Amino acid sequence: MTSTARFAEISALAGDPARASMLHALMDGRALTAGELSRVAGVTPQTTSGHLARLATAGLVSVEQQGRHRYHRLATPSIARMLESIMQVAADLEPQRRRLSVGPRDASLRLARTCYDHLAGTLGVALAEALAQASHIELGPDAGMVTEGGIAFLRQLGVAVEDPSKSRRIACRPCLDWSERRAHLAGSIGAALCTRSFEAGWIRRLDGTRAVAITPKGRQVFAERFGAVLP
Amino acid sequence: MTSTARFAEISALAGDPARASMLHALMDGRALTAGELSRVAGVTPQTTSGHLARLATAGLVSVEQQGRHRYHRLATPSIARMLESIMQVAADLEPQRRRLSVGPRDASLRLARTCYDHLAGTLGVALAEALAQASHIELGPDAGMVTEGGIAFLRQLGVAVEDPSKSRRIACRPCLDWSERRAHLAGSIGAALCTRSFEAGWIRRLDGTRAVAITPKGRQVFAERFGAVLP
DNA sequence: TCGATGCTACGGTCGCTTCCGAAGCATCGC
DNA sequence: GCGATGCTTCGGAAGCGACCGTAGCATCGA
Repeated sequence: MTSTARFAEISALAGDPARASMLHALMDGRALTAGELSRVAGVTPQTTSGHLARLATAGLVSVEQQGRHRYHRLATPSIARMLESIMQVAADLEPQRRRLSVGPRDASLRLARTCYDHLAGTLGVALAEALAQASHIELGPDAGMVTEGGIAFLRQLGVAVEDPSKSRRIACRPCLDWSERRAHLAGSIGAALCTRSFEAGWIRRLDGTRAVAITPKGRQVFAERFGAVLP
Repeated sequence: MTSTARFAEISALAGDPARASMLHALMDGRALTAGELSRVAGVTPQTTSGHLARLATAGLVSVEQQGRHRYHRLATPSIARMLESIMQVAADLEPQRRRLSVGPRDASLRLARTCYDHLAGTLGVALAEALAQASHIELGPDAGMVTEGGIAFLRQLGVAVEDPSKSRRIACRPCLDWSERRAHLAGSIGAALCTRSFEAGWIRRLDGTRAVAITPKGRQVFAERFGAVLP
């Protein structure tokens, strides 16, 4: 199979509304059952089954059986990145109409949520900007970098920053997704910060959605240690 | 229209083999006529016309009329980046079979070519590695950064590096496309280097393809000034 | 002015894929 | 063991989209 044909195949898999909904739901990095994906996509279980089989065969999602449930997740980080970049284009091309009206149902999603392996939403943006403000990271249009001081700072807070060799220091990148038009922190640093935030109880998952809640303790840490201004 | 629906729409546009071929051809950043794209895609002009109309309506390509020709190009850099990321996934998921056998027809393409606005192929990789070797840039898995010395070095060679404010210094990122599995230089620095290379006559376009030829002068500059080892 | 070229608009055919109902298989709880 | 739950397979219906032939419009060169 030629390179272009595989390209078209991948795109076509993401190009069906039902499958797009499923991939979208998997963007938070968790593993979801076929039934859950069936509900988010709004199609019957048997239709969902077919879609998931195609996604799995192509290698876009990986499946893990647990009892009578089958858990599906995005197979690789590069797939999450691809979905991100498509969402970026979709946002760019979106006519300006009603950029603001996102129902109250989505308020918690806008405040804080996971984006594959890192934090997004108002919280994600506020943290990225606070870190940049304090010169702990440097953010550019295409990439970002952790400074020496930033590494020390993050480690002090228990964030598992990898070995800060030259190449590893450059390990964050901006990531735009649908609700925010400003960069938040992805890459290995973003993932480590997200992991640490769950572990330390700064944030916690909300009832099986992408949204996360900021705990009182987290709010305090984010404000006092990071200097992040949250509404 | 909901966010997911637009996502699916964009993906579906890239998911047709004929349109995928056209987008693939446009990845070098040049503007191509409907007829050229028709030949690339292997469909009749009237079919091509329909596809291009859809791509233009969606905003993926922009059209410019010149006499009886209509020139099409990718509308925004973010679209090129999206196509890149899809190609990346396609490469990741590709079974290992025949990773090496790319016909002699493609030898010049593999040596050096444009990738939207920057250089790819063996040349692109060699330049990126030489710059990293000399500490002019620092490359990480997700991002890259130009050093102070790198800015001076590039400016001395006539590369139009933007104002090196904090945020602007972070302006290159690795980009993998189909033939090389190693990073080459994208982002504004990559684009500026590519522009300068054409301007200074280090490289020149080959008969209307993505491939570029390295001139004797270019070969000398790349070797002596950049320290890039070329076959 | 006239033919050639580049592109687009329209209409009809054909093939693919999405979808669901019905049925079947494994697993869990009792 | 027995019903309930979660998921898959099979089959058929319906709809959409890609494709080309024909025709038409604008532009270029002579």
